[in-house]
Amino acid sequence: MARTTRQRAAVAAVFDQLEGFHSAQEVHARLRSAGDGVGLSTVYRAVQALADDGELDSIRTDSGEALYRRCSTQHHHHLVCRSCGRTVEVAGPAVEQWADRVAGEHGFADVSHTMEIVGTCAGCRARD
Amino acid sequence: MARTTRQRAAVAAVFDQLEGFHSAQEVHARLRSAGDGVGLSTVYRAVQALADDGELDSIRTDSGEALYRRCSTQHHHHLVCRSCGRTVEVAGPAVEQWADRVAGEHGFADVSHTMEIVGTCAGCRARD
DNA sequence: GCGCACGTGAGAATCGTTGTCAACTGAAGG
DNA sequence: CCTTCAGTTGACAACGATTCTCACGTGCGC
Repeated sequence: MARTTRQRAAVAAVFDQLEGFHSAQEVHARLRSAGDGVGLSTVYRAVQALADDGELDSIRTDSGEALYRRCSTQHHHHLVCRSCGRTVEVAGPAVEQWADRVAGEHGFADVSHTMEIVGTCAGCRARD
Repeated sequence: MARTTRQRAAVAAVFDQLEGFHSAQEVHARLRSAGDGVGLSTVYRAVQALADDGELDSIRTDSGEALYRRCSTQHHHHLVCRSCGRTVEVAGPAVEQWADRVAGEHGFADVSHTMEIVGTCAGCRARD
């Protein structure tokens, strides 16, 4: 299992070239316009396989779309505008420590966490 | 606008009775089995209207489903065991403040946030 | 090379959600 | 009370992201 095929290599390559989060649809379109014909189903499978192997990190946008990124980059959280969807990546060492400590106090180990901050950005407030 | 109808009251009532996060589909099913006939579209609209008014908070599950909860009750987070599902509610003033501060620094207002901490609880670790 | 289990891809199916539109109904004003 | 009408409803269609299906293709160990 985990055979190395042209298609999987192509999907993995996209995430090597691109920073940040990208949807399966976007990867598919990108490969298609680059001349590499890779089926949509295959892109989804490849992306999920990579995520299972811990090579990609995934989040969900407000509209329910799944986004993936190469997950080597250090941990951070997302600050999302509820109106325009603009997203800012924020790092929070304090939060990481707090989560670990609180979990430890309750006897939990191998702790990970997710956090999302939602608000209205300056631009959208001005616009109303 | 914002007329008070039987349907909207029914949807709001569900969140008064129930703790935690619930999906629109779940609310719809619950109302239906309770004898209150409310259309699915209406549930979606009511839930979104309530979220817009700041009465409900929303997050997305891993599978892309939208969940809502009454956001008046005092804020807390969940510490979940990835093995047995045991859940502990934890309060974290430090995190609230951090989230507000970081959001403010980026020009965001009306900030809310969700956080979930996942780990393996003492019992499950001992069991393996 | 051979075989075959795993991988592929086009299209159908699914699922949550949103749009459509004719019928309905609060509530403001006679 | 009764009218009026804009906001609301709900059955159903449409939608977009994702997953499933299945006949065909292809790494890779022999």
